[in-house]
Amino acid sequence: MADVAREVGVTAKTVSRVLNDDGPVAVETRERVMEAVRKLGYQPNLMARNMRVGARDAAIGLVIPEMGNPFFGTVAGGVESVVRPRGLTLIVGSSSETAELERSLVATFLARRVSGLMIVPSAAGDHRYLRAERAAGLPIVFLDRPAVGMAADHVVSGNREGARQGVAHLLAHGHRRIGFVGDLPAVLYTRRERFQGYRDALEAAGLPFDRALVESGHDQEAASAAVVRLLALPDPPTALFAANNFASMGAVVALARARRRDVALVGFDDLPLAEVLEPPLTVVAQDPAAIGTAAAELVLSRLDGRPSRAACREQIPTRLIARGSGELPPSR
Amino acid sequence: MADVAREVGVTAKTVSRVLNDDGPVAVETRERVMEAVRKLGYQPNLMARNMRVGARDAAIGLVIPEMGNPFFGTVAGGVESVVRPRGLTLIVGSSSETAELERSLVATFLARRVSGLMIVPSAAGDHRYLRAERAAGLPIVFLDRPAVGMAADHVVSGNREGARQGVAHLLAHGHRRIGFVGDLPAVLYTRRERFQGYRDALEAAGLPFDRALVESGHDQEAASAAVVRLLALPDPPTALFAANNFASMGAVVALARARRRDVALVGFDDLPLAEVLEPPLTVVAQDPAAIGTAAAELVLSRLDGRPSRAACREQIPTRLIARGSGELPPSR
DNA sequence: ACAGCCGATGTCAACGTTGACATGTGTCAA
DNA sequence: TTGACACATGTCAACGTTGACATCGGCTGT
Repeated sequence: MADVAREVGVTAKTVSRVLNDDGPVAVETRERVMEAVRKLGYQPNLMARNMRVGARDAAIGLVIPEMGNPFFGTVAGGVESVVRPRGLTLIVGSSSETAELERSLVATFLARRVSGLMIVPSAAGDHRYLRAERAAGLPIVFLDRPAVGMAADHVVSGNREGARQGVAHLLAHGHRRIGFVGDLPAVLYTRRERFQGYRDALEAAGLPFDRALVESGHDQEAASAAVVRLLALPDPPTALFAANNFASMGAVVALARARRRDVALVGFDDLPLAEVLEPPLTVVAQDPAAIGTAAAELVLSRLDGRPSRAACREQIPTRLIARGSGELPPSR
Repeated sequence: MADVAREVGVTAKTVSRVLNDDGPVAVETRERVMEAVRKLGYQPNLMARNMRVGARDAAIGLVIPEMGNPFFGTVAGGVESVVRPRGLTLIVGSSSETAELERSLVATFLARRVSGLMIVPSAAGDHRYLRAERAAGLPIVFLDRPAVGMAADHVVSGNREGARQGVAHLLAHGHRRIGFVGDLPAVLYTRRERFQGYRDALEAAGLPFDRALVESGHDQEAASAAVVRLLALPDPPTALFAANNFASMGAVVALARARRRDVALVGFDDLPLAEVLEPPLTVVAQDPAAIGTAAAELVLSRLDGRPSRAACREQIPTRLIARGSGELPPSR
């Protein structure tokens, strides 16, 4: 900047004024500055600017479990689409679903003095350590799952209601024994909610809950094995509800391997090839981009000074997409 | 920092020394400083540090076309896994495959004084504007596609050889008329390379090239339509080579809709549910994570002062995964 | 006993930018 | 003619850190 100023024969401050459209500058001076900027290829140093101006970085920190997962990738895309037009940069890190990495990422972001924090919390974490930051006015929003140990803004899917609808869909097609295949029970929020939705649907239909019909597995293989166990029961289910996309894929694989075209299936979360499967997969689709945009807008509204101390929760509705696999009649 | 110093009764500089393990500090002082840091919840300001120390931000800027696309998401994950252990933060933006957004993202990153730039270039771009930065020593690496108008480091898949292998696989199973379904021809690098591989394979087998067997479409629907056109030819292909994952999905859908179980298919790029399809999809798999890690290591090596002016190119090999769809015999 | 050195800390300035305030020049109304 | 005011620009300090160099007391070796 000093170089540009020298070139034109003015002070750095004048250059600054030109570049920020701040204060009155003579038209001629402005033009000469602009030309010098071009000539010297000068680019203002955002770091220095951020430091001087706000002590806050014009950036939003986002923690997701995994970048390769299209669900979270799409969430991130939603966030970016809202945040960029506001001149904010997106800083991303993946936690591999571990509380430790998540915390270290958050520490890095805080050290950078980001303007907002968006976190897809990992299951095992405890977020009390963020209370001070939140109290200090830093916008913090949790995505896909709520924070643990702290009341904070969060945006989640309508997991319970979505699952209820999916299971109700199977019930409507005559099924009475419906298996549930989910992630490991432990503490995972989404699994808990969806399981509740499953029970809601059964209860609304006046059906008993049978613990034997509930199986779990953390990845596709484990989910496959879980499905095999369910089908081997003395009184096996005629339909399955898969509570996440790994479970869906596992179920699809297991059914295909066993050549069981007679078992109905509804999966939670849409899959790219769902419509090409045999039979096409009926799903309860989430809207990951909407989760991202809603959360980002929440951050921006906090940034714009919505003061409300109260934590707010936003639910993004799911959508049932009937394609065939959920419409099979019970086989017995 | 000043607060911490006051609390302990030392100078800011001493606090700085403790925090950076820099210079000798009495054990007792160190402990008192640490305690004050904890007590006051002090966190060093990375922006200020970066500015003072290097005038470079300890961050890497990454431009990808789309975050929701698992291919690029996985690439980003690979980058992060290499870059984070080195204490570098990842800043990401998506270009939606437009040169304009790409350029504006790059401008933002440059303004932040990132330590390195990684770009998946969009098709229409021209990267000459980056020559000055590169000459000034900023590590710049292009991913998945080379830069346009500038010699620069890049890491790409073995597109041509991979496509050749995929098509050779079909030839080995007796096919003589093999359709090619790719993205729009225009300028897209990967499409061009894969098309060359297709022709390489034909030529090696002594087969004539038939322009009528080449069709294009930019998304899944268009690719489906392209396949329909191919199958409606007077002398239709008995096998198809789909040059990217949209084309693969489109082909799968088209074949399923037409109930054509007799057409062999090899796709470029693996798909999550490939093995569940009927028949399971044979693919030429890329290794997106490896592209990301290789590119990141290239950036780091440049950062560590590998001076070489020469641009270097790295190819990540592909892998043929035979699953069934590519092993169907010709139907006539 | 004294030079020399090491360990512990302090002082000052600088990184690149902008906010607060000051200065100087010309214009216009009274 | 003069005071007021708008405009164009300059000066200085500060944001939070750390590099370069200075200071000071005590320990070592001869």
